[in-house]
Amino acid sequence: MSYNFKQIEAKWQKYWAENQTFKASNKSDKEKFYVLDMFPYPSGAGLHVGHPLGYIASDIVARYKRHQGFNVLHPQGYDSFGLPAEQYAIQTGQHPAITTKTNIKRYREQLDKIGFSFDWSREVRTSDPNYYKWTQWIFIQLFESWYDAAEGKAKPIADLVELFNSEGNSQVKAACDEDVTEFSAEDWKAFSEKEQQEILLKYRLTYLAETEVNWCPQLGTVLANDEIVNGVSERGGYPVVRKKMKQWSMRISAYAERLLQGLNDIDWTESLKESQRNWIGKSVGASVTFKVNDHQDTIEVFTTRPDTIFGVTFMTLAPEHELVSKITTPEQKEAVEAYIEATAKRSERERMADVKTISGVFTGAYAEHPFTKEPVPIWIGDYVLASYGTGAVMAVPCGDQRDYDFAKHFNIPIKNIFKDVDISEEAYSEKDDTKLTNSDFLNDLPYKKALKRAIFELEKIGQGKGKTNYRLRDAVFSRQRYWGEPFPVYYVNGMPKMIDEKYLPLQLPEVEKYLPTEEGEPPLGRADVWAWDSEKNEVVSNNLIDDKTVFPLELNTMPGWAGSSWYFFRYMEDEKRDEVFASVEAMKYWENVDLYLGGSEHATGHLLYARFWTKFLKDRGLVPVEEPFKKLINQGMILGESAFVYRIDFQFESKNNIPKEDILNIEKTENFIFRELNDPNLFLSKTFKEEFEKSGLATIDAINNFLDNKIDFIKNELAKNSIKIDLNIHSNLTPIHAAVSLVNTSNELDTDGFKNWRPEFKDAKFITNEDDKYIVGREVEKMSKSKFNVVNPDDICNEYGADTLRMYEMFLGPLEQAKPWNTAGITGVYNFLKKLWKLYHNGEEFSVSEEAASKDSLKTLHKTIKKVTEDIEEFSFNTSVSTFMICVNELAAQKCNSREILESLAVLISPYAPHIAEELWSKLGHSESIATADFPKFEEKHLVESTKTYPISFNGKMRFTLDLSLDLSKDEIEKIVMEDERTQKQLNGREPKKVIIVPGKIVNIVG
RNA sequence: GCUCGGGUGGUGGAAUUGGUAGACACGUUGGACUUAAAAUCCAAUGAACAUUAGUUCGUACGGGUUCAAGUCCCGUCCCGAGUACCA
Repeated sequence: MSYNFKQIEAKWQKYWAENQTFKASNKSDKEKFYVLDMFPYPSGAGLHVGHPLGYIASDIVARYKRHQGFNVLHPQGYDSFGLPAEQYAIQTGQHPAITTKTNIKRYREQLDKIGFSFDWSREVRTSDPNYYKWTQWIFIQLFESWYDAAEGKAKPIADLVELFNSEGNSQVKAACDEDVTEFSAEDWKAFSEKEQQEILLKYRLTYLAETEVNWCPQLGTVLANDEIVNGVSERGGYPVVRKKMKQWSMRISAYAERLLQGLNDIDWTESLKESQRNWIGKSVGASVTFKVNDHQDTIEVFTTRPDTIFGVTFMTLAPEHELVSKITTPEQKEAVEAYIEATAKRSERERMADVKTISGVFTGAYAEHPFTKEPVPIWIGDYVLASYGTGAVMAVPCGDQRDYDFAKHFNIPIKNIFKDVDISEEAYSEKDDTKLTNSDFLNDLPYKKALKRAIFELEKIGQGKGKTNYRLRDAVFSRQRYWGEPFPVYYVNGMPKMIDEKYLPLQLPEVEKYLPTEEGEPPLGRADVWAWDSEKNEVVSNNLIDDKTVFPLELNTMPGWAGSSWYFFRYMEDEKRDEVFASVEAMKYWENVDLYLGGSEHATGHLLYARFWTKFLKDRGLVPVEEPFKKLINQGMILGESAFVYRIDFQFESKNNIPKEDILNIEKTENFIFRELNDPNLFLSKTFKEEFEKSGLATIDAINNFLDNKIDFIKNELAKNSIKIDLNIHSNLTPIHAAVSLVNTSNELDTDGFKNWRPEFKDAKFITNEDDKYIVGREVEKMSKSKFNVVNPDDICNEYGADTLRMYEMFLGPLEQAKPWNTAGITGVYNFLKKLWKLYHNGEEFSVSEEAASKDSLKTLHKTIKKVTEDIEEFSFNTSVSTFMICVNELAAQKCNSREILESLAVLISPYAPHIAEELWSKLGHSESIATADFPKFEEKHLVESTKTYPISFNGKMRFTLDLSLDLSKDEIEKIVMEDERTQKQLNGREPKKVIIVPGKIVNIVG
């Protein structure tokens, strides 16, 4: 009986589903293990072979842990709110819920084919009202909380109200908006209800505020900082502009320090922690207040180098700084306004691309140095960013290169405050023991002491204090989209009110179109039934808003990361209870995720927000853990190998001064360029491409002919008008993607297939190689539909089976490394599984022997147990696959078919290739699934050796090997080695200077 | 620029504390079986010279430490990822 993977895989997939083999129990005496994948967004394109990589790795761990006797929670679900379904809805009118459902069905089919051991009974979908009910509920908890900075935790807002009632806000240390003013208990009580609510909003952990947001006009929505890459939107790559809008925000900045410190307690890769540390961007220094001469105003700056305060020779404000217009003198007004206008015009992108150019304008105003009282000119410059710190810097040109460059450029004096340091060429920014000079009370102090002293003196005169600054900004939480969680919020007199949690979920309303309204309101503005009756506690028609009890509902929806910030807690709940987001017992049992797998692209988005929400929920006593993910691994991306054909485009250029109308396709009147662009008739193959690029046109006859013809043609056309012409030729290769399915493993293109596939090229001429083959160009790119390089896991499953797919994906290389998909090597793994199958069969018959295994076979087995166990613990899955291959090769050579060995081997391999393992297990006579069979125990005794094959080296170079007993002493070894004739031959009569012997390792003879 | 990874055959990749570089596979070549092909099996496969033993060179490059370096140290170059006028 041969290895029929199709039948085997279908059989066991059905068995697992029917027997709920992988359903996790919340009541178990076993130790728990929670292994989780980042849940996918179910896109319309379906899964490609890159998606399952992480799922396969986590599935191996999950299955391995079950064999080890753990109670394993290994769930899966869908992050099913999001843009693509909405874009599709805009184009086609199909409700995103339908698109999403269809896509999920397809995902599930694809996932099921790969044989994952997911507990599907716990599936979540973020777009399911029963799920987003709790997303809304958590939002309400955030709204009803404030952050007590003194205690470092979130508390109910009612506690804050109590504090305000008894003592006002002057003693309250809280994370809040910067513009809160002080008030006493009496003031508080005198405020109107609305005034009180406005103040409380500045303290809530989610708040509504007029903030500068990233607006993406093409997407019609705001974006969070982590949704912008290189100044353009992550999705679509559209430009983003800064805009002031009233939006919901999350006060994540309150948690900056805890998010930073928490990194020390979790087992994540250093690079990932580093990304989060950068994103949080803690810097310790001081805030310093400068008085503005002839004004009441002060300028606050943040600096990490208060010790260099005596080196300040000017200040720079961001062009957007609010004081600029106030303090600019009439003489400078024109120049300043022109500069502001010029910088505003430049996009983020341009500003980022152009770091070198130094620009700025003097405002005409001066500030007063806090100690010397000397006037300090105030400039504006775009190297100071409005969004970081206070948007203003004290410039110390001798100690900061940017200040230095700015000062040089505008001839501002540079004062040297570093003793015996030459600053004629560049600033001195080292933080070392260099002593200060020209610095009054800081003279002769090194960096560390000067830092402390400077802060002390600033505090004494009330013009500064030690301060820690974070780059992490509060996260904008509103999106002007349809397909997201509705906010459980309605507005009374413009003030937000929460819907009572009893009436959740607040379900998405129906709209007739998924676009913003004509007035520019979000899509929910189109809903007719989208008002809240605060008496009946239900959604009612907008027409009733004139009623006293009916109010408008929030029109924004929540961002994609809302639902993904807590889903790992929902999986813990086995009964999907309606009255809790997850039960206390369930959360106490499962605690947090032991192993989390996903892409590194979530380093500063999802992973930061999920940690933030978890910490908040912990503060409010709603979850028992401080960190959601104990260990995290990023699987590398599997890239596609795109195939390219190269279209040749030519430009013919003439130096003659010929009237335009005489020539075809003329683009310029001075030097004429004839364009023969987009000629669909000529493609250059890859083998020619390299030559072509190297030596130009002349080397290839085919191209020469082509060119000659073209030139003749043009000359003839012109000759008709009696014009003579000199032609120059420019050529250009345009790469065009070819579908990878049209290319074989030798990179040969099916040219007829290509012509059928892209009818616009149906007349294409291919310049082929000597064998009349067209060789495509290859390039490694991200897998995507638009690049025609997607490889579908279903196809691999059909051709080779899921077990082969699983093992091959692991075999490709280290999990965390990015690697291109190349189907070429898959036969190696497929052959391996066939060999494995053969071990258990004699011809067509299943056949194992009941006799005791040979010593060699036991050694092979236990070697394998040891290595595979270590590999799984270290997530080194690729080397495990090699180990299995070696094992099977050895057992086959030994002609081993002993039950004792083959039973253990089936269990060993079952995490990797579960279908074949189950089949062999049942053939071995077991009626239960292999899933919880005990993992074989490694026994050292089988590996104990009496001899060692010693490498005998001369001057470090191995020349031959020698089998020697391990019992021998150093002297005995030396004697045997020196007597060996090969040693004598190597020495060629010389006396060895030294003989190094490391028993059990090596012999090295130094001659 | 900064931070973190990385650089090993034709290819993907192995190599515990420094101790036989290239495991395992793919590919290639030759052979067996076959009318033939596919499948399967066997052998060879880092490079060069010699092809009988063998010799020399080889882990980006240049130095160093060591009996011994892919591995440790110093310097240089290149590639990838993240981040960026962060005061």
